[in-house]
Amino acid sequence: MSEKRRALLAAADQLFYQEGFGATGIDRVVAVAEVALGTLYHHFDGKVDLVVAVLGYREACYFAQLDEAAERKEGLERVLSLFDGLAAWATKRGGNGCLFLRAAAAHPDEAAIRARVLKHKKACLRLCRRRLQEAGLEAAAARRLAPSVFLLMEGAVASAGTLGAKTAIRQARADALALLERNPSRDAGSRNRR
Amino acid sequence: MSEKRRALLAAADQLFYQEGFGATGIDRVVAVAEVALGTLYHHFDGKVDLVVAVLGYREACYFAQLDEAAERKEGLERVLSLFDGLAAWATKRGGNGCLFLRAAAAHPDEAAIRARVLKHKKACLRLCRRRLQEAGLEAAAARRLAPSVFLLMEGAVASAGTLGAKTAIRQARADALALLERNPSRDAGSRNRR
DNA sequence: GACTCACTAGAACGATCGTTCTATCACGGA
DNA sequence: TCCGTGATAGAACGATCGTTCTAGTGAGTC
Repeated sequence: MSEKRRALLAAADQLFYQEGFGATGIDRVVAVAEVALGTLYHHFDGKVDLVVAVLGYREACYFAQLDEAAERKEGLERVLSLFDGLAAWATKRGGNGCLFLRAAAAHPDEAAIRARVLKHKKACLRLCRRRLQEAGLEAAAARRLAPSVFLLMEGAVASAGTLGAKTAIRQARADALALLERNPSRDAGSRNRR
Repeated sequence: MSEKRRALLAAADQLFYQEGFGATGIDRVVAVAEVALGTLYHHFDGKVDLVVAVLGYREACYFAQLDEAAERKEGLERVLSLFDGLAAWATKRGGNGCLFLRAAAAHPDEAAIRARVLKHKKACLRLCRRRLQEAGLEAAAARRLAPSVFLLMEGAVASAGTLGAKTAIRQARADALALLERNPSRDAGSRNRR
């Protein structure tokens, strides 16, 4: 990818998240990226195209963080690492809600943006299911429990502004553990491996 | 309250929620409310003042819905009624995320809006704690469990767009019940009353 | 009858914003 | 050498938006 393109994505990601989609104009993006206005329109069709591209850029960074947190984890810890990765993410790029939900809320009639947001959320849900399977749960149990884990992650992000990011994520992690321990087919993989 | 003022609040509430804060202009609000532009500036200082007033208006409607759902409920059902009220709310005025969080995200540098949003969320957290106490839990236990219930409600609203509003709220309610049943001092009030 | 108050219609303002356009420059490959 | 490409600065455009202002209507009150 072009160096300028990456600078534009990083600047737009930061500005959109910290100042909102409506409040950050194209000129501020190019100013922070230290790039000419024409260069932006060379790489992107317009603002909504830039927004969609930023969402893809952010999704890649986010999932990389979650993958890193899952390394060398086994059993239920592999599921709970989702919250550890989320905590690491929140300290660096988070703490102000979910950029995807905010993008969809700021552009309610842009089908491209709404579709991209839904795609991301479905990917998050699939990741929860995959982690549950990697923890040793059967496919059926993983499919049943994934929405609970996903909902707790969404709740942690949404309530970070009220409870504090660290507290909210710690709470969500503890609740996830409690729900998983209550599950009859719990922790089977981890116990077999030890 | 003036009839025109209420019409403005209702129109702004609907437009802000369905089309976003940035996308709905003052002129669209007065058009939907069927009110003159000058009347809006007679009742409100400007757009941000209107936003703050809309948040207050919506909070009153929301809490009324939650109170109605709690009528004639006892024990843990009194806590779980929060999710029943949320479900009723979602079918009428919800399904598109939390208007308060969206307002804070759309106006990151407006202190009045951010303060109003935080005040609302604290009130939601207090309501969770009150319901837990009304269910018979001790003050300490209620204070400990309130963040979990609050986080599940926030998660249900945030994930409504992905899981579907009804499914998300049903899931959150079931998870809340599981967490409450796990609590050692659980359901004491309800059992004593029966 | 004079006065106040809520309300109306509409024009007008400054400002911002997304987008387009022009002109120019550096550079690598045909 | 020529040409396409990515990049630059900056002006200019139409459009939208929040806000203010003017002039006027009608109902209720002292």
